[in-house]
Amino acid sequence: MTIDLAILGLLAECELHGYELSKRLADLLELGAPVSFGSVYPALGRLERAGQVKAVEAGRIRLVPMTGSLAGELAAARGRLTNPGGRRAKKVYGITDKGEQRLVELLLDPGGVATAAGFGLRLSLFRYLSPAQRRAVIVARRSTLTHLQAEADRLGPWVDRWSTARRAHEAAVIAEDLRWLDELEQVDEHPDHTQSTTGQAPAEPATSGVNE
Amino acid sequence: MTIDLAILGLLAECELHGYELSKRLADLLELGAPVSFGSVYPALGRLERAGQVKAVEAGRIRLVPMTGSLAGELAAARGRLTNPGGRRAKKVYGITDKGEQRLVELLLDPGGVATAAGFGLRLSLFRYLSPAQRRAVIVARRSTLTHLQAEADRLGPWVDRWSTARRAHEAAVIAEDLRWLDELEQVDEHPDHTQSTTGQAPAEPATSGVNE
DNA sequence: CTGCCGTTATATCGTGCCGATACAACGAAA
DNA sequence: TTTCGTTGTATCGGCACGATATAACGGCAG
Repeated sequence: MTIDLAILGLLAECELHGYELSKRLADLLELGAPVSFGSVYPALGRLERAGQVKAVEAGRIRLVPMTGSLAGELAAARGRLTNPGGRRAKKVYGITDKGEQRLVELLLDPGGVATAAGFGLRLSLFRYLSPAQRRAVIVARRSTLTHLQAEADRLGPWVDRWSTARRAHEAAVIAEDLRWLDELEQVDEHPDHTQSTTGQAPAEPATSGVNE
Repeated sequence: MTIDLAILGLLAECELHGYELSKRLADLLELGAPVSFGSVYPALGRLERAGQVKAVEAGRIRLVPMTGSLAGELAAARGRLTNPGGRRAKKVYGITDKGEQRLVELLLDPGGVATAAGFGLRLSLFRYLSPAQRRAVIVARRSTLTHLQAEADRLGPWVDRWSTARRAHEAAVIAEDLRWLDELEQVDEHPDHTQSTTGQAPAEPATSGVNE
């Protein structure tokens, strides 16, 4: 259901069609994980059937097919849905009231923060939550990490040097994530300095301002 | 195919049956991610058909069914495979020569280190690789992380404080992972101190760690 | 103008993962 | 002796994902 949340989050901002949606999903979801159309379109259909998104416009612009009526008729003969006398239907989706309700529901789902990607996605959509709800999400994530820490300690002695190194690194990452959560909570309480705190800047003057 | 690799890695050490296998898989794969039987048994069947694992023993111990012959016959009538006059077959699997070949193949697959979990799994199985092969895996992982870093920089300016915080943290984690890879390479070249280097021990009171 | 290519755009199919669940045997407590 | 918890094997439905087909469009080179 993580793709449902991402789609609803994007549509809550503005109306989009499937292709643009999948491009933005790749940025909103995990880095370096391209989103498959085989996930997006079925998800859109599912959400539409559930009444959480609706097709808002089927932009049929423009004139006769440029290849002449022949191609259009051929396509129609094959049972394809060419828009006769116009461009291929570009279905634009928008969110419904029920969809906005589901969005908040998914954002607050405690099981969603089990993974780093799940928490990151929710963090990117924090603007749709109240301060109290944001705090609840952070608390749930901290609970997950603490539980993970305990489980890591429970693990028996490890066979070789590399397994040991792996466990140690995992523990360090968890500890660092917990520290970061504390920072996030403070940022939310004192929204003064917008930039300097969370995560040290990876390099020189270019900082996290990306480029502009 | 990541579950194939984990199964082969466990069977390379000793022979196991499905249930014990799935318990150990949970420790070998990502923390806090229980392994579904719906993944393990189909995977075992697939690997067996491919000749990479083989059923090595079908321990049929003990006596008549405790509920009497009635239950046994009922089960047989339903097409169930109750071992008539004995305990339910406990299939013990072992790895084959072809399986060991596939194990190394999967360990060296460059696409496998795309995720942290994929690299962690391979790191835990480093003992099945030569030093040169281990270095190749580390190099592949570094390439992945560097590419990810570039992609993170490419990303446009972000809408709000939380998206910015998320990106900054992701960048910091990537940078830390790259530093860790350097450590791992040095550990492999100078296998002197087995413990002290990678990731601090969580017991020490100097909790700062990580950032230095 | 025409053919070709790259991009935008929607959709489907097969494979395989995963959570839930059923089936089954056994030990031990209640 | 009934009931529970653990060990143990297996299947089902839903769905995520990579590959692929179809289609329209813009641009550009010949």
